[in-house]
Amino acid sequence: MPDRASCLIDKLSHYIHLDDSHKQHLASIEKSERSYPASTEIHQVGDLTRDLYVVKSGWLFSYTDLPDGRRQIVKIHHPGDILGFPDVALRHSTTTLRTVEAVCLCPFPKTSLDVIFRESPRLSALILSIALRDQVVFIDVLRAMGRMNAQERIGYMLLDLIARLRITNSKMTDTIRLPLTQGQIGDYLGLTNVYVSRTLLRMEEDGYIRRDGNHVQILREDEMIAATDFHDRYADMDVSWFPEH
Amino acid sequence: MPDRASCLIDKLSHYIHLDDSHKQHLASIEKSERSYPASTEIHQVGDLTRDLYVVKSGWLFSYTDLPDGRRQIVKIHHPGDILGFPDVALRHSTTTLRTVEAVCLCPFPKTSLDVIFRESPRLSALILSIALRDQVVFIDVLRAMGRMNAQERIGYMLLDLIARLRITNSKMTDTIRLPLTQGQIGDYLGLTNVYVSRTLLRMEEDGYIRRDGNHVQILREDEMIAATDFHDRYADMDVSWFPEH
DNA sequence: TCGCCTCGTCAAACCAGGTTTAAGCGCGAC
DNA sequence: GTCGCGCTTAAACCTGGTTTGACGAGGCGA
Repeated sequence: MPDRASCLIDKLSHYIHLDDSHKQHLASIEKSERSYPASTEIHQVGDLTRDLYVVKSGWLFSYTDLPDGRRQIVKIHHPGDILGFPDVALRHSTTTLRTVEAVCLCPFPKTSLDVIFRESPRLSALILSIALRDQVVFIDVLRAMGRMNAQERIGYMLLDLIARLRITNSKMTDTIRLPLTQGQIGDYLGLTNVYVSRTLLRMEEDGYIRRDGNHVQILREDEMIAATDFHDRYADMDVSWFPEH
Repeated sequence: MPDRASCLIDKLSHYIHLDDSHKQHLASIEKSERSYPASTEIHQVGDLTRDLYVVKSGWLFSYTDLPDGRRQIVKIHHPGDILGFPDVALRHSTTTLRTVEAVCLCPFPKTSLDVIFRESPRLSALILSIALRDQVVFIDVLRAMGRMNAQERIGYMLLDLIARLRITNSKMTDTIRLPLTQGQIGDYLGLTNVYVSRTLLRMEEDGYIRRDGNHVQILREDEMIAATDFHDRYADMDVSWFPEH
């Protein structure tokens, strides 16, 4: 069975070796892929969520609004990410999912987790580990929001993005394409569009970054890592305790 | 086998029915309980974590510091909570764990998750669900930190605490014991001790709360729920998709 | 092709929520 | 008794938010 048949296999085989029976299970639960245009909401807060998705291409984000319109972007999703996990436990979605640009998703039904849990302890452990690692990342973001100033937050965000993009794209260097508006960056970091603009200008003046349209180049990465006490949570996952099969 | 033999059984049987084989597994992995005095660090950032804990009594919290000393309290732990999950995926602890008051913990080794995953898909699914529900709670906190002002954050924190205490203690009314200093509340909510003091006074003047030593009574709960768009994530967990055994 | 509209970015003036620092007070521990 | 800790209060300060408006680029219809 060829690996490229399935987004899920692609994603999960990054972490552990999958034998043929694993691959058969995973391939069988995946529906056919779906495409969505830019700036589209795929599901809303409160929707009944039946499917999880693996991102095949494009950027998306999840957000929640307060009743008065204040918005918090909760997570930015890239190719390879699995979407919808936080809602598995809760029946109704707690966030709205929105595309940044045209995207392609591979859906699979939430109920098929049941199959995975029955058939493969090893895959189950991997799924738990991915969820727990995401939780650690949320804790890092929380610290940034609670205790960092605007420049540190933006630095942290850039470092996090580049670390994540390096997982799947090993030829990533120090330049990333950032297809978010400054308003969206602000909604992610708890700032306003105006202040994001001002801070980015300031960082460019001070030689931390260089910008060219959508693209941001990180010039003093080591310094930014030190200033934000950044830790790459994506590089090392502890798979040593996983069951055999 | 009596339920009270194990903290873990107590905790997990809140969510699903456990048959005798489940209980035997769980009871077998639990070590003997340990006590710690108030204001003690149980483990530090970077420690190798071999054990998870169930809290039997007392309050604790997990925190991380920035290099310059700014502190972020990440999570407040109560009796019934399982500690250490976020570190399962990562080998080294990402937070420091500190007692607020004298506590009693029931440790069990991280490696015994392996056994659970091999033996019981149903328990595995429950553990995943608990982890994912925690993730949703982190997202709620994130939104509070990113987009709420001081009074809303404190209101949110009180509502969250009371909702969590109501899980295990159904006779909870509208008054909670809050054994945290105002500095710790600030470290949790991204504020300073001074501003926490001022805001609590203000909330008392305005009739939102009443205070008496450690105890806080919530007077206008419905209003606070509306103002913070609070959702109780603890009351309803979706266990419908769990495997049979 | 022109002109119009929208959206994103940037600027400037003004404002406010939260911080910093410091001092006084009450209370429990030693 | 006094030492230390936590809470309160006050004053100066500042980071970051709000508002408004200008400018430029891209998309689109006439």
